Amino acid sequence: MIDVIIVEDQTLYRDEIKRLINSADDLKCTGAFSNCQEALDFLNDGNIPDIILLDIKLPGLSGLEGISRFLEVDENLVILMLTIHDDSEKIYSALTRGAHGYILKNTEGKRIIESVIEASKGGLPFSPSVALKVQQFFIGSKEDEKYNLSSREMEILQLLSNGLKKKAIAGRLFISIETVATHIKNIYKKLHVHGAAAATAKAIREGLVK
Amino acid sequence: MIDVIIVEDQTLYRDEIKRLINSADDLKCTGAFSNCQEALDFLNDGNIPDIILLDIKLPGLSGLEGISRFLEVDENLVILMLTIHDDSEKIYSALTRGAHGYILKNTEGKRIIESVIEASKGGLPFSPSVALKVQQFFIGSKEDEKYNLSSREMEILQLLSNGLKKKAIAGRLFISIETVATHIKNIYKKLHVHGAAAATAKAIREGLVK
DNA sequence: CCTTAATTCCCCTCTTTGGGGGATGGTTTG
DNA sequence: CAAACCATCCCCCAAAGAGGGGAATTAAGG
Repeated sequence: MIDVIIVEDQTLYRDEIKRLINSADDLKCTGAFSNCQEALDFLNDGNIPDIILLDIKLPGLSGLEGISRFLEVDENLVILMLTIHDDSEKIYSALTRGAHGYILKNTEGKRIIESVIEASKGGLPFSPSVALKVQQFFIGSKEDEKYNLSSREMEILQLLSNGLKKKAIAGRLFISIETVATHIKNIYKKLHVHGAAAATAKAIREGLVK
Repeated sequence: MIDVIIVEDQTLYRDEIKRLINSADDLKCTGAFSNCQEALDFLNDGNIPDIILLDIKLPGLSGLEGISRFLEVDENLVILMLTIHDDSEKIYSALTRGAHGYILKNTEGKRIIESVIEASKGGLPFSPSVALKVQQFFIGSKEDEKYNLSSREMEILQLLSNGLKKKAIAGRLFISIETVATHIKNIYKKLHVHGAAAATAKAIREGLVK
């Protein structure tokens, strides 16, 4: 049984997809949300599905940004885009952020179910018109993730990753604890994390600090 | 100018050493404590000296345990043991924990000052009777740091190192947040850290988690 | 010159954490 | 069998954290 959650702002279509998912033998819809934040809260409470069906045009966080956030919660999540946008930029952004497939809303129900199963098995399902555009990307890609931290932020991230608390960092750098708090807030925003442990993990694993 | 702090429980001898340190041109005593905990608090408030003069027989945390704790605060600290104990076990323990020298209390003042300076420059000063015993250690050493975490604790440490908070961990493992809190408390004790960030850093850097 | 980015500091509030107890079963092991 | 360890859950409470706001200064760049 594959647990599926849906993030789609249009109520009618969301309910339709929910019914479709639950109508399949191997699929179960364990959550349906109208925006990414609600879905993120759901995940952060420990509810981890097998796959996320994700729209792009959403109130608040866009689906593209959502991909990054969801994968930060659990890097093993499978995210399948389900949207009407078939322009190259969005497809490119979704895939480089880690989506496991990209199907359009005009896809027939049977094929949507197949795609969900395919994606959850490690496949990479695309709608035909999307597949064409995907091929072009296989001629030159690359990225540079740096998060754009300032030098002071890097310095504080280093100390934070040594396990120092705000007070100790402030003492070490001869600045106010308020300033440290501000820097840390900005660091969390840039790294898209919520907490010193998460920032530390990301910083060390990605070599941002020694 | 080399900043020195002293951890020594005997008031008279502590004051004597303090005077001795301050009498030297290049040395300044920026703190003198009767036990390790007070010194640790001092360090954790951001006051990092260049060198720590440390006794072994102390109320509360022993000087040997203190070495580990001090180096956890700052791995670059230089710790020079100043004690009456010259038995091989204590010497061995001090050095394997990371002390940068081991001198006895019967050492004359001039030699103590020289040892402090020597240690702060990267040397490894020993009293003669200690030096003899040190040589024996150069025939076979090694250690296994495992912290002796239970499997459940390892599991929780892994999640903690992914940046999950207690609530999320509890949800993921289907146990109470209170239980998670207890495990985390025990993990911190075993790793000798105080906080999720510090535990995460230690766990990742030492390969306890993936 | 104006705008932006960086650094610094302060206020507020709510949630989370850390550390201290203690308690109950279950398992292992000497 | 007693002792030790483990995993589970509970209470309390002070401290710290996270996230929101605003604001001043300085440096850098278009």
